[in-house]
Amino acid sequence: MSHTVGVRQARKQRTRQALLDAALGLLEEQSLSSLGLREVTRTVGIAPTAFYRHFHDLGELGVALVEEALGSLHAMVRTVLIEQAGVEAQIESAVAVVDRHVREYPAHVRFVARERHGGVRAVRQAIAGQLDRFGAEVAEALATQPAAQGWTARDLRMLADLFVDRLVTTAAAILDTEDADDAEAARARVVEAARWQIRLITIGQQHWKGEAGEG
Amino acid sequence: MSHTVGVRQARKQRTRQALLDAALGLLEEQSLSSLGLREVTRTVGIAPTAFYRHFHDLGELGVALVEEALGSLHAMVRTVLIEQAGVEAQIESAVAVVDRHVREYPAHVRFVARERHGGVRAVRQAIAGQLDRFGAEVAEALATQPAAQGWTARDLRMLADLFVDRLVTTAAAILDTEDADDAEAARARVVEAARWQIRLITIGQQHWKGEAGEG
DNA sequence: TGTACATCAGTGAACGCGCGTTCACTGATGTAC
DNA sequence: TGTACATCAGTGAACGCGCGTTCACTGATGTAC
Repeated sequence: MSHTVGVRQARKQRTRQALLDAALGLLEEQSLSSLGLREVTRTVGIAPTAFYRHFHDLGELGVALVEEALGSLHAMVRTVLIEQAGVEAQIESAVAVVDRHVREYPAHVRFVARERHGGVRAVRQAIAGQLDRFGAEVAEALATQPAAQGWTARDLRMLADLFVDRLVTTAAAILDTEDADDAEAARARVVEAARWQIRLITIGQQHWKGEAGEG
Repeated sequence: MSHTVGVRQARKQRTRQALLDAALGLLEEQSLSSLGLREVTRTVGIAPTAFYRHFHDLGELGVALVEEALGSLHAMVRTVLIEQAGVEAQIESAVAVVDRHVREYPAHVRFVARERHGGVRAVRQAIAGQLDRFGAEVAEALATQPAAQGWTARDLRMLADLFVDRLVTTAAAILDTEDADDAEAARARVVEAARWQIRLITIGQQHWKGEAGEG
């Protein structure tokens, strides 16, 4: 019997999501460790005490936001590295995916950039964990490609981390263009630089074996 | 007449520095936007109101900390790119300088990593400004090298930013190894990965013209 | 279908606390003569 | 060198305010029979 999940449970989910949304909005202008519980519940329109029905504290809410912000990364690896053929197409696709993602979810991206090294340990660890798994997935995907034949897992991982860091840095840099004079032009410049840089890394990859390879 | 700068002025300087030191210490465990003025003055051992003799607010103190943390970058460019001959030596030297810097000034590095995308606009802008000037200096230094002959200023800048971002990311990653199981081993792995990655970028640089050059 | 009881998301009053900022002050240092 | 006045870094009391957390509660939803 489908049971409609229960009216009560559905309402609880909606309130929980409202708390996450309100917090994410408030975090555009401040960092998690200065966010107030009452600030969040006031924005949602519920009593401060109702917060405790959903989270222990704001750190726990932050960890939930990390999942929401970075959970979609895994699908992206597949889109870029598996569905695209050819290095040029992959670079184009990877940068385009990041560009689009920042446009669609700017608050999530800002949250991750801000809290990656922020003041709440549990949130830092959740982000580090997600990015670590992401790096491992990229390395795994790289391993299936012709250009990586004969590479050690360790070298592939360092290469993957180099790509991942570049994409994360690019996402943060795109956000920073928001208050530039000509925001769209500044954004285009950042995106173009990212493409150039990733292409250069790829050229390094192609010539690695001849110059410094070691197995 | 030397005048000893005046007893009064010297004392004021000492209190100001004590405020900066206390804030930097407290910022190891939290971010600037949640730091309290009274917390800082309590640590120094002065009345809360004395704070206003030195800074308007904590944002202004933060900007002063940025200067303290990143002001030494400019000397580093010279050490690495000008005093060292040969690409291999430069990579070794650059990574070693970052490694040593993180060991000597961990709190400053953490502060910059945390507040680079943190909740205080003035501090974010101060950091962005310093890193921008740093990127420009690295590009300028690169321009004097044989390997960069014929490169456009724009390409050199993108290359320089790639190096700078890698070093900044490495510094932050080194800090994150502090609570690893075997901290020193984890740190060595991060440093080695950074060397490998910079080497790969350098190889990309050397082969750039043949593959994708455009002037 | 109807009834009686259990669950539990959200309420609202109350608490003690530390915050940033104001203000008039003190007393050592600095300066003019 | 000595005196009289100015400067100004640091003081301490006072303020109003919003915070996180506690607690007993309400009333709609869920469940057992």
